[in-house]
Amino acid sequence: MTSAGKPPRNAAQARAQLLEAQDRFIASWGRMGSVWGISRTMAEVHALLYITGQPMCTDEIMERLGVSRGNVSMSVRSLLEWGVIEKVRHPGDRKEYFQAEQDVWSMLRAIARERIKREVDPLLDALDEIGELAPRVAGQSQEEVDDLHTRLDEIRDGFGLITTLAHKFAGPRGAGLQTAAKLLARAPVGRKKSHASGRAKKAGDA
Amino acid sequence: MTSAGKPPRNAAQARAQLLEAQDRFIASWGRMGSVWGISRTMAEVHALLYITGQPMCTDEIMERLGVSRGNVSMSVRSLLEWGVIEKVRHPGDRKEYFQAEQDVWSMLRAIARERIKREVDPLLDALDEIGELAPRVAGQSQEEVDDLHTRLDEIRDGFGLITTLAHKFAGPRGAGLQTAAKLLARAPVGRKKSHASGRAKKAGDA
DNA sequence: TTTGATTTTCAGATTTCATTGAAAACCGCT
DNA sequence: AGCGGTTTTCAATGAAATCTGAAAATCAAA
Repeated sequence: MTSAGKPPRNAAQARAQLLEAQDRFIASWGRMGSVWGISRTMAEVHALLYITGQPMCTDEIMERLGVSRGNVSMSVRSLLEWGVIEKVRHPGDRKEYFQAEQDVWSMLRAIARERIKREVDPLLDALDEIGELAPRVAGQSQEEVDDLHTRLDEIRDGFGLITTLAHKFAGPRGAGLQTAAKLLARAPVGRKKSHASGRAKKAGDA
Repeated sequence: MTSAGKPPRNAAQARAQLLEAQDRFIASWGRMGSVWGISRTMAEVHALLYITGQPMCTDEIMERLGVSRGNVSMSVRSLLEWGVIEKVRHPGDRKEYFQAEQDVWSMLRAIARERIKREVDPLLDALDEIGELAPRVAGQSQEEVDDLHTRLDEIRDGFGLITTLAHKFAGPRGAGLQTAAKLLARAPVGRKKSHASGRAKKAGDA
């Protein structure tokens, strides 16, 4: 709230405002990253590349974010693996430049995809293993073992369904989150109640 | 794969298998918790209460998980706030017992709800603020400022749509994730690939 | 109200995770 | 091949989150 809202008097001021707005976006996205179990720097690098839209090299990123070379290198590698940024080469320049995926939905799909891979898939694998650990024994009265299996199955079904859907809509060749969102927004749901005001304005009102 | 698959010879063995299976579930759920930015213990307490289905008191939880009293107290409080466990009182017993929500979908809804609250809502608030920080100036040629706003708006629209849907389907009175999942599963998507029945290994081939 | 079992709190200890920085590896160019 | 400039790696460091344990607060029962 320092110099907010005021129209810029000159080019220098306008530039300062732009940079501050960018920095704030970077900070917010970085904070999100922490909550997500993504390193803050990795999220910040992504935010920087996304919000400026420009290809940047390692040194520019280091300078702008004030982090070490090694940290940038590792963050950039992860982002490449996630598929949310790509390398760009300038002819006659040995540096590597990086540019963010500019389509938001494609970016969100990539993020969702990666999170499912890291969070859900390992759990499902574990559930399969665990199920085999305490076998149901026919005819024997083992209420507790039956309960265990019931609960394991329910969890697995739940997450299994979620994963299937995720792959269907968020996979690399999936129909797209946007499609899914539109389908759902149109879907018939009993109540219609607008969600608790919370924020001023929002574009999401389907 | 230590002693897996073998049918138990006697009651004691069966019990040991049951406990080991439970422990493994608890460990898996706990690991998930870390990835989610939830404390491992909190996730473990929840897993324990869910998988056993039984109301347990602080001392039982401490003993089973091998964690401190304070830690259990704090974890239990968070779980109560999340609405995934509830207090149970036994008449003539001063201890408090805790029991997990047994309906998986209701549980998943609660988790989704809480995560959106912690992860998405703050970002949307920040985006609104940032937008006001570098005002568009009519008539002036400020390509970069325009770009900034375009990108901010796109992100906000994306997350806004997701949030709206989340509230609609995962909210306390929402239609339910299960409903959403069913709608989507049925939805017409160009390619169609039956989701592997038993989920043999991985579903990673969207 | 008193009692004692039970829960909560929180400063400090511990553990976990992110980051640095410098050495090593790499790579395009001549 | 040899020479920088550039990137990658990783042990050491630093920062942050988590956990403990014991003191303080709470509360049902007598």
